[in-house]
Amino acid sequence: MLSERQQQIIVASVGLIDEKGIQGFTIKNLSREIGISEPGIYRHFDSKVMILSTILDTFKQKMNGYYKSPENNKDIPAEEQIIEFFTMIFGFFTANPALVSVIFAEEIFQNEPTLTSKVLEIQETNETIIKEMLKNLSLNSKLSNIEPEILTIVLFGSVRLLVRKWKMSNYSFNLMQKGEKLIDTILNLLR
Amino acid sequence: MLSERQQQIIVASVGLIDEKGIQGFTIKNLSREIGISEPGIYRHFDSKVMILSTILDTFKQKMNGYYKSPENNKDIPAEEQIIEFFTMIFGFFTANPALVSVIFAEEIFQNEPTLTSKVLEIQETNETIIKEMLKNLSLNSKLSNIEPEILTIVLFGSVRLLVRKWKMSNYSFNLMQKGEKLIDTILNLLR
Amino acid sequence: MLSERQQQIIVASVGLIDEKGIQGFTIKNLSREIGISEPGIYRHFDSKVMILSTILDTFKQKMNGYYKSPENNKDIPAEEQIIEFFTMIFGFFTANPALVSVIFAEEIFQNEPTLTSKVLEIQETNETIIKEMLKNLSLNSKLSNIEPEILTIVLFGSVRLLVRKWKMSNYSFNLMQKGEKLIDTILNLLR
Amino acid sequence: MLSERQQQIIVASVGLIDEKGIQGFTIKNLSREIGISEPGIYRHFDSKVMILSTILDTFKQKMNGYYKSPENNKDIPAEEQIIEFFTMIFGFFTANPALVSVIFAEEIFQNEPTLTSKVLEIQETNETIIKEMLKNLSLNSKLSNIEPEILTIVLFGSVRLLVRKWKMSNYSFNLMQKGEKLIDTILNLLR
DNA sequence: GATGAATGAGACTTCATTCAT
DNA sequence: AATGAATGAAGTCTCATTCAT
Repeated sequence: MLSERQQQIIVASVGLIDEKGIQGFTIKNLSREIGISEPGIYRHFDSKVMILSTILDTFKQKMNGYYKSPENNKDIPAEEQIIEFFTMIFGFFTANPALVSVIFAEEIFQNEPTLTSKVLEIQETNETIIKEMLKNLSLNSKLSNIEPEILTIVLFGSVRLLVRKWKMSNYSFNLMQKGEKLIDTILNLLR
Repeated sequence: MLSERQQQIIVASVGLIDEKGIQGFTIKNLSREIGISEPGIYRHFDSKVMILSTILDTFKQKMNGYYKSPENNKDIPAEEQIIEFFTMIFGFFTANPALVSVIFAEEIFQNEPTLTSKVLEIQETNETIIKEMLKNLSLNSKLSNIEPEILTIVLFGSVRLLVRKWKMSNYSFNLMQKGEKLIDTILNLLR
Repeated sequence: MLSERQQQIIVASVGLIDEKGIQGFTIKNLSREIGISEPGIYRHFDSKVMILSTILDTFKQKMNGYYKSPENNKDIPAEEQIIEFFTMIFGFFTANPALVSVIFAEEIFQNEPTLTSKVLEIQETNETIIKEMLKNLSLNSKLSNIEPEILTIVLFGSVRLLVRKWKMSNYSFNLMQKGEKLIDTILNLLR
Repeated sequence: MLSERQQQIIVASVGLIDEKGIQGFTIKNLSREIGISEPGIYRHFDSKVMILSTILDTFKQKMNGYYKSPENNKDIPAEEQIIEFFTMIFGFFTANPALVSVIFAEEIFQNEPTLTSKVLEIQETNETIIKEMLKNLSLNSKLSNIEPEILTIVLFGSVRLLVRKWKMSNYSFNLMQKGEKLIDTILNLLR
């Protein structure tokens, strides 16, 4: 469990990364943001890497909170499951816009194997979920020829790019709306 | 024109970014790589930013070298144009794998408006090219309902993700092949 | 308020400038003098410019401490006021010989508008004070023909040169004595 | 004798010091100004110090060119001699404004004993000349009580300050006129 | 829980100068 | 006479972290 201070540090860290990029995420900036001294940070986290690691954990946890476990969804048609899944994703980013920067800036984690593996794990979880759903999509003539792996890339790739554009445009459009349209379009092509 | 040393510096810089990320791209590392002193670098480039800027210019130039100007392609069907364009892209990255990191790590440039605008320019050029081609795609019933903007996101998004996966897997698969399959699949869906 | 360390840094900085000139006033020399590491300095001052700025402020403050506010002096004859003012100046430099270098080396501040304006401000304050006193000097036939501006230049110019000579001679004479004689001489000429 | 290139270097150096201060007087700036490479400078001067030294020599020489040797002036009354001497000085600076910065920025020379002594030599020469003239001033009751040394400080000090103000005001007034007025005023006081 | 003080390592960059050509 | 390339020393400053209090 995270203490209140720890949560505060996590939130401030994410905000900092979002606003100023990796290079702006320094202990000095962080302590300034929070209003405590630099050594004060180290009361609550052993190191900068631990903060990053915790951010990733928090992200994973939050994600889990946002989507119902697949087991409960067995009866729902695959297509609806997919829509629901991505609605969840778009909803999540709309609610936590600052996290976009963190999740997509994989560069941050490059030099820390601990972190790299955590990022990969999250991505793989998501991809597995989608791949499973895609398999369940009632197969028409087109789909039967297509590898689910490629389909996964199409789905995630376009979603990633859309979210990135959303952020780069300073959140100037409604991500949920445009996201729904994107998923609809792709599903439509698959029919 | 770049002198031999300048080219060497560019190549080493790109390699450094590819290998160790932005944070590893320091003048010290660079000079060590090249085998001259740190101030020696400054004989050939005014600043670190200038090195980055030159990398971007080189990238743009190389890209231009790889694809024929659109005017020559007027007679070719749009679908083939699209295939050719992305074949060029995949060919380019296959030939210059280290550049993947540079181009996708937009973060590097965050704080330098000069660089940011250069990156954006390159991206916009590419998107404009594709959007034009997509408009020319002989429209069937499906396509007529789809905004070219969304289609562009689908194309570029999945291409980006594929290339990224290729790099993260340590170039463990044939990008040209898998890329062709990806584009084929998408075009097939559009038919 | 300045902490003890800050005061120590200020004193050491002034001493460094006095001893080795601007070019000798480096963070490295300063930290060596004080006995802490270079980054240690930055705990106490944000930048080198801030150190210089603080020196100037301290100077101004000390000056203010040395001379009574003009309001209290209204009844005293102008001639005595002038003598008192310069006695204060000579006393100040005698007590703080190292500051001579700082105050006269306007060059130090050349590139920092913040500092330049502070120096100018100090000088103008002093000149205004003296100009006011000169106006109050009971006018004899000679004085009435003379512009106070020129008189100010004569007074300050000779004082500056005397102080500079005092420093360049390694403080080999008594500045207060010779200074008094100088002012006496000038006032005598004006009678 | 100075070669043409050497003269060019001297002129550019003085200009540089005048414009950007000591800190702006770098070999790089100098070579850029002249339009040759940095090592090119070293063909013509052994070191930066040698350039400075030559500037001082040139200054001395030019000064000598400007004023007739005192021997020729024996018959002229002292007062006129003094006026003539300072007219020469003001004329010299009006003709070579950039030299003001060099001559008054004694700081430049601080760390090079060779240079320090040259500056002192020039100053002493001038002061000796004036002191001699002052002695010859037909002594009235006032003057007889005044040490020529103090008088010298008054004269040179105010002249220096006037010239400095002239430079700092961006040469916004006529130095010859105001200078003449200054000297007149002082001489008048002495009568 | 928190902080003031400090630091080793390292960031980018400039400087006067040298050397081979 | 000139230059391209290079460098050791030094410049200011930032970073993550530690330690005594």
